[in-house]
Amino acid sequence: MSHAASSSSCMQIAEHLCRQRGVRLTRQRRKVLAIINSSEQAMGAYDILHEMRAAQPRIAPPTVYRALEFLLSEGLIHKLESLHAFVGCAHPDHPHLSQFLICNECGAVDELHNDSVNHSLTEAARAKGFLPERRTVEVVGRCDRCQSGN
Amino acid sequence: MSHAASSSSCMQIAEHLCRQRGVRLTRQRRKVLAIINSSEQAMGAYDILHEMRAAQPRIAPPTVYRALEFLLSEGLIHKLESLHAFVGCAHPDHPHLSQFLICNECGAVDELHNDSVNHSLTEAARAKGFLPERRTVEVVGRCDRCQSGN
DNA sequence: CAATTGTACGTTATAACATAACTTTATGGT
DNA sequence: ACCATAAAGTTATGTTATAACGTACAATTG
Repeated sequence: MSHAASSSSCMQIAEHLCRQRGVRLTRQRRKVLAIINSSEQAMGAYDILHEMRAAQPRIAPPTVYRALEFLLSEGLIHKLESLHAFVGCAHPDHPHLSQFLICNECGAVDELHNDSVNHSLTEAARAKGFLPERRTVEVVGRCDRCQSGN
Repeated sequence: MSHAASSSSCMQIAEHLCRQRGVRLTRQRRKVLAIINSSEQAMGAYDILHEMRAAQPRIAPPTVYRALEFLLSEGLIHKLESLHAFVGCAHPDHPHLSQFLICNECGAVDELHNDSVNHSLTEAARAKGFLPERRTVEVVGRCDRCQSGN
């Protein structure tokens, strides 16, 4: 895989954070996280389910969705609304507002943390008296590499 | 309904635009658009389907989804990814990049066109060599009125 | 006007995404 | 060991979306 952080170091960080926070990174949660982190691309819940079943054939959707819910709540993964899919978080150690660049050719997902985007969106909401709770900022298009004739 | 533009004027504008563009605003497309524009809140495809069936009981999902696809492609409606729902476009006469403020109490949707948000997001993508094609910028939270004890 | 072509719509079926509700098992605290 | 709670198993179903194929109808051309 070609992430900045390796899949195994992601897992170590996740283990550490969960211990710190007193929450349980159980077998199924760990497995779901490992599957997501092992992929360069975003994964759908049923893709994950399929991989889980390689080891445990009788796993059902609720098991996966419950694990995803946990991982989302701990900030270990993100959900991409425009793909109905999930990606590992690049900076799980602290909460943050993210933007995503999603390549519709190779499927690569780049997580950004752009202060200018965040600030202008915050201001736009504030100007309307709107109190933000959850943000979805996703740009689908063509990534650098896929434009250069790959 | 409490839109800035009335539902009927939305329809007139849509009729005009489609005539101008040489595309057909057929009965089913017109009906779907009217249903969406008649609602203050975003509507799911199956909500729309349900309303269609009041007049035509045997309408099926593909009819609704095809109409939605057409209306999206003509810029007459927008899709809210975080709700799996659709809203009328505030400015159907010209293409534009929108952001949405979505109240999770009253369901109201406010469509913004904030240059600063657009610009910073464009720049963030460009810095990564990313070529944007489609954007999703949605903020879910509490609207002005719902914060003031309504 | 008849033949042709393309667009829209009908229809059936199913894929894909997600959760409700209830039961059983595992874990941690006393 | 016991209990309380959290997690996972299990079954069923709800919700969103599309594939595939057939029919109707409008626009275009000869």
